Amino acid sequence: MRLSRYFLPILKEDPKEAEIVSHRLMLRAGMIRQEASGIYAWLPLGLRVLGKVERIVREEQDRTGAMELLMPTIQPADLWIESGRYNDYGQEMLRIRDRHDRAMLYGPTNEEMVTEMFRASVRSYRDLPLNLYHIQWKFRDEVRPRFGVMRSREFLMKDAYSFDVDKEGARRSYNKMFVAYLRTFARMGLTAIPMQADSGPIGGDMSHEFIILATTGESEVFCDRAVLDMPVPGEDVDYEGDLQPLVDKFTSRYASTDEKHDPEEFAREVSEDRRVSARGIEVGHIFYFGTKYSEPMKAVVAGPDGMEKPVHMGSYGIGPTRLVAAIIEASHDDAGIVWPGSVTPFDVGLINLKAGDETTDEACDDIYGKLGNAGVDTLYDDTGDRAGAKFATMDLIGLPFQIVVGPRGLAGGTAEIKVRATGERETVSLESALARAIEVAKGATF
RNA sequence: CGGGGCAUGGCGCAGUCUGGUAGCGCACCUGGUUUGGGACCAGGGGGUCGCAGGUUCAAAUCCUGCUGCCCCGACCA
Repeated sequence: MRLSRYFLPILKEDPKEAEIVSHRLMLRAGMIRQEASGIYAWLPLGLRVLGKVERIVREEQDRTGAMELLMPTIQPADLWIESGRYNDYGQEMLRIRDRHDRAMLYGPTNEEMVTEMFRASVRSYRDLPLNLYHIQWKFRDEVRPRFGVMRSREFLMKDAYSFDVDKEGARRSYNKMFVAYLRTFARMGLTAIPMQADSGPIGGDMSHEFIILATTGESEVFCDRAVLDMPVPGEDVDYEGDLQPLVDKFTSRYASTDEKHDPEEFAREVSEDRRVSARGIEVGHIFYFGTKYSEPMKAVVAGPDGMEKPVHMGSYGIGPTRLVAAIIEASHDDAGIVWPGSVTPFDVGLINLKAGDETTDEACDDIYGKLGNAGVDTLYDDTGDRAGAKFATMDLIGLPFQIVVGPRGLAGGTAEIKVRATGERETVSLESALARAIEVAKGATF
């Protein structure tokens, strides 16, 4: 993409409404634009990142055997009346009426709808286990939206729903999601800590929030330093095998949000040098809720004995829009965003230091073309801006690898390459600049 | 929903106390000089001052009502 043709409304100054760093940087880098309180438009640069986050989430869900579908944003109220949540959900649910005065709502979540779909088609335990998910926009009319897309009213959510014949089956489904979540966040360069969360009326140990540590986090969290260093399973993980030991390993160490925090247990179980108390951002939440919906909504399957029983369900959420902000919170510096390779909007930034100069243009166009042929997503700064502005822009939008081409280097057949994360710069031949860029771009896919 | 604050061109702000017909920086357009870390000169375009009433010869400025947005709290992917 040529920067001269790209829609990239960069802001030089900090917008006054943005308090936290991710919100500030997303606005400044031209990723999002606020349209109303808690409602954002995703601009081309932001959408690229969101798309990559979504792709990683999707790949890791698919790996577990979960199946993607797409449910609508607008739902009939009937389903919610049936489950009993139409009244319970309160002001957070955006209620609307269609032209026939039928009660509808903009979905804040999809338990009811997916349960309805399930009961309409599944009759036998033989069809289980089943896990259906979608990645869809949700609307929750938050009391106080804040922090940009971190706590917005309209947000993208991956929500998966598992159906099993009994609690043991549900645990296996739960464990799959647990492991998939570890991998999903790790691929985005995040260290997410599964923390025991409030599991509501069902009780038990099957509810975890996945938290990443950040000073701007909304909740206070406590954990054993050891969980931060636990290796995340590789892509060879066997989802059909027994995942319990792996899950146990992660959950054996103390890790809790402030709601469930027990200071005495924390002090007893974790030696002082390993105690971490920090702030965290919730990027995912998984839980088992048994027959809470299947019972009132009569989602039942026949068991081997021919008797019908309500299915055991779980639901598993990840907020891709929030994740984009969380990644920035975890990875930025004074100059701007530092994208992990796996979610960067462009793999490579190519800077033409003297756009309009025949020789320089020719050399840059050549590199740009070759990068394109190699499948490397490149943002080519072919504008007439001054060098300082170009560098500032490239650093702000955080592209991991940059190639800087100017007449001075070209005279000796060289260009400068820069690694955004470390700030390392090196003067190399044009050929090796190209080779390095391709290498870096290929390596980005975990 | 309680408490605090803001609303003036795309962005950041001054002007409001003390009414006199709107200004600065950045951005944008034209021409020129520049070009290796956010250039300079000259010229130019763009704002019914959030909305609605009121006071006044005259309102961005004073009065009343409303709306939007931000921050702090209780709730949440």
